[in-house]
Amino acid sequence: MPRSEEANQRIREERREQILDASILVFARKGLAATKIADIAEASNISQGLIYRYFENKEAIFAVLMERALGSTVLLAQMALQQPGTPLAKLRWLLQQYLPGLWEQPEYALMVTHALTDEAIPEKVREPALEQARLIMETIQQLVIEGQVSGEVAADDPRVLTLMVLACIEGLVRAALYKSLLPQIPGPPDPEIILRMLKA
Amino acid sequence: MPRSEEANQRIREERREQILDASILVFARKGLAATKIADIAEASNISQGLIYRYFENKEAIFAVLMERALGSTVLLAQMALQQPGTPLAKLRWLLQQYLPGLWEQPEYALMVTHALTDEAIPEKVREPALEQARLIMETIQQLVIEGQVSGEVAADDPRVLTLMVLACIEGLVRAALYKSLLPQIPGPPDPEIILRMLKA
Amino acid sequence: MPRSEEANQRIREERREQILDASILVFARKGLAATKIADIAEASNISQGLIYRYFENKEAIFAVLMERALGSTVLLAQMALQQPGTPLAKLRWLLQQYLPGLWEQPEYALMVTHALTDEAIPEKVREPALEQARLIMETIQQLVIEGQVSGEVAADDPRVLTLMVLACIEGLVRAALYKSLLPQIPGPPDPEIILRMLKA
Amino acid sequence: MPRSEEANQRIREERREQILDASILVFARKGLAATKIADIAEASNISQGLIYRYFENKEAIFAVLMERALGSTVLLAQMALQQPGTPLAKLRWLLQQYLPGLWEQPEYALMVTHALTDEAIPEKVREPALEQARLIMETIQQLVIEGQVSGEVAADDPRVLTLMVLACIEGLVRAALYKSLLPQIPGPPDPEIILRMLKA
DNA sequence: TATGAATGAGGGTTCATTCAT
DNA sequence: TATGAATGAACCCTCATTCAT
Repeated sequence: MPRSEEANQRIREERREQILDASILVFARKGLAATKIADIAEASNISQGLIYRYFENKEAIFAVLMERALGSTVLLAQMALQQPGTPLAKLRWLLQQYLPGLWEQPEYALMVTHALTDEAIPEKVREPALEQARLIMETIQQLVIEGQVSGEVAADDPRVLTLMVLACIEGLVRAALYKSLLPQIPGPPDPEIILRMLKA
Repeated sequence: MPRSEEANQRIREERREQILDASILVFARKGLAATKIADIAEASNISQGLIYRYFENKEAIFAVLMERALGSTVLLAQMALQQPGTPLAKLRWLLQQYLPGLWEQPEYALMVTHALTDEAIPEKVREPALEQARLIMETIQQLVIEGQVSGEVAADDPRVLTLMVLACIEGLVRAALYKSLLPQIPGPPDPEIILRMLKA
Repeated sequence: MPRSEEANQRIREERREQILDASILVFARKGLAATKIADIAEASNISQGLIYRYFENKEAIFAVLMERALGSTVLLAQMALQQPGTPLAKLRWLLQQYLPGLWEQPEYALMVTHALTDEAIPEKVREPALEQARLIMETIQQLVIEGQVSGEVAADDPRVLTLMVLACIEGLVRAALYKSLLPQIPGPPDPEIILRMLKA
Repeated sequence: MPRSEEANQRIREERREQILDASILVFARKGLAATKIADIAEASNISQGLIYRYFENKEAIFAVLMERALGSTVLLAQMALQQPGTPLAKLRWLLQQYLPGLWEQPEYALMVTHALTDEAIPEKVREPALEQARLIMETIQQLVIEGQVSGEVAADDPRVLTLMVLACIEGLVRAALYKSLLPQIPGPPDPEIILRMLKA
């Protein structure tokens, strides 16, 4: 007697997540090119062949993960602009939302940073990541400039300040990743420390 | 008529550099795994076969570049400790030495950051990079702690402050790499901005 | 409540035919190697797994179809020899029996011709097809020779004449198959036209 | 010291032919799908990998062979129309040109007939073959009709007569292929025998 | 009986590396 | 020294076949 349709549906859902969950770990640690389908299969306790019933190919898995990684971030940037308070307060809010997630699960963010610099990643997957980076940058730069107008933010070149904030975030992603390698690094950093760079 | 011994020697030296110079660009943009020997051959205007007269294999090229990348940095960290002035002044000196190079030729630094997280990179090449990262971290942390003792540096968890400085540097590497992608990013940032994070 | 034994039997019979009917179409159009079990499953509106309850494997389906294809032809050849009239009349009778079936359902014959030349087809399935081809050839050749003795048939090399008749038949199989591709091809050809080749 | 450019050129030329010559035999006997690259590699005494320096993939080899197969035939059909004499004489000329080649090297023609019926063959390769078949058919049909007008050719449905001639040719291709399997089949048949089908 | 999820062997293709010149 | 043809191991992916339900 065949399995019920819902049962199949559920199995399919499960397997898909199983593959994605395993993939993100492997991709984050090895990158797209060095990750073998065999690695993913092993990490997800699934045969190699089965992976192809759920995803067209390796890139497709990567692309889905990338989409997930990007989705929330863009939203967050938009919400930041609509927070109450001074520009710096908005920026603080953004970092408060963003950093803990980064710290706890840096894998997604790492994939994005990879995609930004790795030319071996297919254009189709890379382009949205670049687009998102640009958007975040513009959001932060806007807040920096507003902060300078209101006198909250130091009078350095706003592009440089923006760059430093971004650099800090990106750097954190990697730091988070080897938090297991390095000894006793505590929780995610207080956004305030980053904001000090901006203070007048 | 055979070439003179010195001429040969000089040619060998030239070729070797030619390969290394080309490789660093490709590795930085594609990563170790995605870089094909054919890519390197093309970028260095040399036949594939010849590369193997100068390097044992792809990893060996990567390893040499890694060594170069690490060499100067460790030295720099040691020198920083011997600079005159306050801990913060020493740190400033370190950043002043380090950032311009990063900005102008971020490729080497990028390789190092790659090596720190990319498990696909052979242990043999990776380990020294991790070692160096630890060393630099210790140097910075030492200066941070000394700065806190002298009251120059804010009283946050020194490990966090150290992490932030490192994160900033690492992030900059990537920013430097896509400075061509993003519009009109000016020169390397003033170290002072980074140091503000630390200021009491 | 279990189904009655006969009902089961009937279902099994039906399914088996369902599979065979679908397979012949697919095999004829794609050949053995390029035909996927998935193709057959889809064409017969049956799940892939179920096919294996009725046939051991893909080759087994092919073999059964081949058997069917061969069965009637051999019989027909034997009957031809026992027809009344001159050798040419016997040959005419054979073609009259054979051509309409070929024209209407060329798929079986096509499988046979495939099997004759396609070395990728398992020896076990191929051998009977070759055997049958030989038999038919002998039958025709016998009639040709008899016809030459009686003066009915032209005095060319009897092997060549035999070959031509066979070639004609084989070629017709293919023509029949793409009768849908080419415009307004009428019904099966009059055997008389073929026989003209033989006429003295 | 590197090989001279011409030497390389020659080697490349040779290898390419080596692969094509071997492929035609394998393809003709196994068909596209059942032919493994390993088969071709073995038949051409070349490593599997090398094949991909000369052809993009398996289909590409097949396509080149198909092109060769088609090229001469179309030309021949055009020339037939310009021959002197009656329609039947023109047809005789065509067969005289065509049959010996078919008989001696039936592999190319076999590929074409495969392509006509095998849906597993890529549209891109198949379409030209169908086109050519149509062209040849039109040529023959034209001559048949002209022959009927002049009274040379029997008054049967010209489409049927055309079909029979084509069938004969196609069937011969296959017969030629197993001329090694069947005993003592002599040389290519006299075109006159085929033409008898048409005679009034 | 029937389904379709799951497996794994095998085939196509790539690419690091070697070799003949 | 230098080239690029040649090899073969390894990887991606397909698909015949099995298995749990």
